[in-house]
Amino acid sequence: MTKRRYGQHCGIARGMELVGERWAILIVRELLLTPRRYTELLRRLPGIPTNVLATRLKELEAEGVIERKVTPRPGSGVVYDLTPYGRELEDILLRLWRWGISALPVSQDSGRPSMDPAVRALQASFRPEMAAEVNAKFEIWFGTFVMHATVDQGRLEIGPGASPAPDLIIDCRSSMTPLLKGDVTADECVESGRFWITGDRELLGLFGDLFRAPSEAAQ
Amino acid sequence: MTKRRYGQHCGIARGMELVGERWAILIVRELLLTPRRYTELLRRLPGIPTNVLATRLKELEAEGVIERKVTPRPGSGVVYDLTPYGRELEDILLRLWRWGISALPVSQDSGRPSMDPAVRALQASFRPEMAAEVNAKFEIWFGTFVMHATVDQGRLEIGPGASPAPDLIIDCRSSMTPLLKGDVTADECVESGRFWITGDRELLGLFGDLFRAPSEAAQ
DNA sequence: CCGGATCCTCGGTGATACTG
DNA sequence: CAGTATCACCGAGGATCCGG
Repeated sequence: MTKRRYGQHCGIARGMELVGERWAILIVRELLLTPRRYTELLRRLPGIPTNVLATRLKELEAEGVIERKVTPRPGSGVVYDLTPYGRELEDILLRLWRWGISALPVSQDSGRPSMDPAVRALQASFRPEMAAEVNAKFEIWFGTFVMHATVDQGRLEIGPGASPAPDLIIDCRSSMTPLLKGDVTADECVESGRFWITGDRELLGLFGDLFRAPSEAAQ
Repeated sequence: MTKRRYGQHCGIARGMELVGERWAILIVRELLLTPRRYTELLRRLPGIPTNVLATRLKELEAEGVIERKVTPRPGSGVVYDLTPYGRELEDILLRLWRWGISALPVSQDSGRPSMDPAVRALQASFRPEMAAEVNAKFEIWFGTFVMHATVDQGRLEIGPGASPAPDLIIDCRSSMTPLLKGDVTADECVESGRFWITGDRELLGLFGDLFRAPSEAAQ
């Protein structure tokens, strides 16, 4: 099994040897939030052939990026998780997310977003430099999904599930992507019916400032 | 020419569609420092087939990552350069460099480093958080190559060529990689003969602090 | 059901030769 | 110098099968 190499003594080339093969980064992406089982990965990566998934998992494990764990729990399952080294990719992936979203076609917003892309989207769009001294609790609804985003002294805590005492609830009747891309303002989202909000409306502008992928890319 | 897609409405997947194909990121890497001609890229990317280079260049151009420019200068050349959008990848590539270098085998240091990897290496290893209030001019020699790194009020200016009035000159008799990886200290590099230095030796420790890829990766 | 392995086809990659 | 043309090969894609 001679892996494809670039033969350059360079960190970038080496990095791409580790996670540059097709589907590899998306597998890492899937493991960013939580460990996953083989069939979960298959389901969450529509289009990946089973043999490619199996091959990538073995390669990533051999390279020390992910770990295969056999859970002793009832039902004896196998889960894949990131190693500490693999988890260091998180920051890179968030930046890649920001970069790539600029080149995303304006979707027809039809595909209702599942939870994880939404969590990642907000996480990647968070701008810490806008959050100094900020304290606010947001709750975001996507149809039947609920997630929370709490900013506490400039730190972001984000994940699925409701917020205990949200200052502002944003009910996304449509995708949040245009807001994150900077194509529209948060106020416009409310005015156009894209968002329905409950709570402290004053925080709406803050939300738009806190979560925004860089727009200089649009040029 | 149907490009390979992932079919996910996700910035990471989209980003990998743009620059995830084989050799694409290394082409971007080559353009990070300066525009390059076709044959320069061929020479600087040993092993890339000419048709693959041609294909990637066309794809990257179509995607808005790079630009093909016909220079009106004598000799009528074609050069490829990053677009502003493509240049936004710089930060991501530097982080990937940091991440990938941890998985680099301890090379036999034989291949004399060309200039650009060295510039990139230092650039990627720079830790701004260590540079507050720092003013220092370094000059680094690699055999016949010379580069400079000037830290001015925490800002780094780095590139090929000598420094006008260096505070410290580091003559690398061997690779700088072990230092950047944190395997050795700057002092040890001098003691072992890996570096020869001229100038203010007091700045040596500072240099080691300023330029160091994160070591928690090693574990 | 889970966690893959196997088989087959197709197209991208790698290597080389060639051209305006 | 800046690519095209040609071709062998192997990895991706897609489906199916299999042991626990």
